[in-house]
Amino acid sequence: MTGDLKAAIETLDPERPVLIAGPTASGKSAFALAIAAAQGGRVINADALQVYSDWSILTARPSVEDIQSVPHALYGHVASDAPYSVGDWLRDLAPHLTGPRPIIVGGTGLYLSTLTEGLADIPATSIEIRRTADARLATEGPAALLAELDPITAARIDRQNPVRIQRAWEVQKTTGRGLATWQDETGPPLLPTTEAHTLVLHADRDWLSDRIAQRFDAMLSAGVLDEARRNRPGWHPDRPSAKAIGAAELMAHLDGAMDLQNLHDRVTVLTRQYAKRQRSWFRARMKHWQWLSCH
RNA sequence: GCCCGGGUAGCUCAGGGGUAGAGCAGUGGACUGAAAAUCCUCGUGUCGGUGGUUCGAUUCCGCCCCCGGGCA
Repeated sequence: MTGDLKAAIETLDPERPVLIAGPTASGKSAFALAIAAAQGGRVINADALQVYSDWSILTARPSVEDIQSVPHALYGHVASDAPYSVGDWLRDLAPHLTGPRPIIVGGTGLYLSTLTEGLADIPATSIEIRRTADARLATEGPAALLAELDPITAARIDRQNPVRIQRAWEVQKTTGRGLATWQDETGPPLLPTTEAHTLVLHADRDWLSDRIAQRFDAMLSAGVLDEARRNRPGWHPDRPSAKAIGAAELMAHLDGAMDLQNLHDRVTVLTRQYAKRQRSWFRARMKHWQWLSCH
């Protein structure tokens, strides 16, 4: 860990919650662990894929030793085929805000932003409505669903993004009110930034690329291929946990459809692209957080 | 040594007498319940080198260099 990061730990109030954002492979987990070891607290996961039980190595979850040395929460606690969303995460997280000092760490910008900015209290949409939307999207295309949205919502969302349209449509069908209306009534956040240390790890692009490649090598040594073999029975790309970067590629490799070199290249490319999206989110939404160089 | 192909963007390649274009990679961005998801934007590079033909060559011709394959 860099001097920058070590020095930052000493400036933290041990009573205050800590939020840590940062691109994948930037060393967030180790940083969170160091804070907890030095000052106490419980490390809480803010990563959308590390919540699932099946991909531990692939999603770079903290090791068993780490979890034994310091309290951790919300890692691998969700079944691989269970739907999970930001709302679920906030509900799972809430009880931990009153326990030992939380050190919330993860790369999912949406999760951290809703924690500090709030999330509209929209009733859950059903699996049936999702299926209906999927079917209509496939047969009629996004324009058909878009046409059924209220004008305010339609103007607010990205109309070129089918997933955005589908979400708005599902909310409208389920609740009878427009998504925009719900969003306008968003309540206060669970944890405003003024009540926490908000930290963003910042990495040089090329440095991070190297780290990403090295980390995948480390995953191979740690046995991701075995992990993939264990997950192969019942594997399906539509499973929520199947979105872990590299999962589909590992399965292709086990099927003999992708050699090891290709697997490595493909997974590191996908991971770099993900890191870029994360940077975009952090730059836009976390510009007032404290930025720390992690190398 | 000879005969065929090739040498064009970081990579794979298309094109063709009026200084060039796709995919991938990369970049910047959006994103309030799928978010490791999803979506949008951005393409100048000695067209291998060098002579020649031409008003004009990356494109045609000669020579040279390099990479494949074949024959010796």
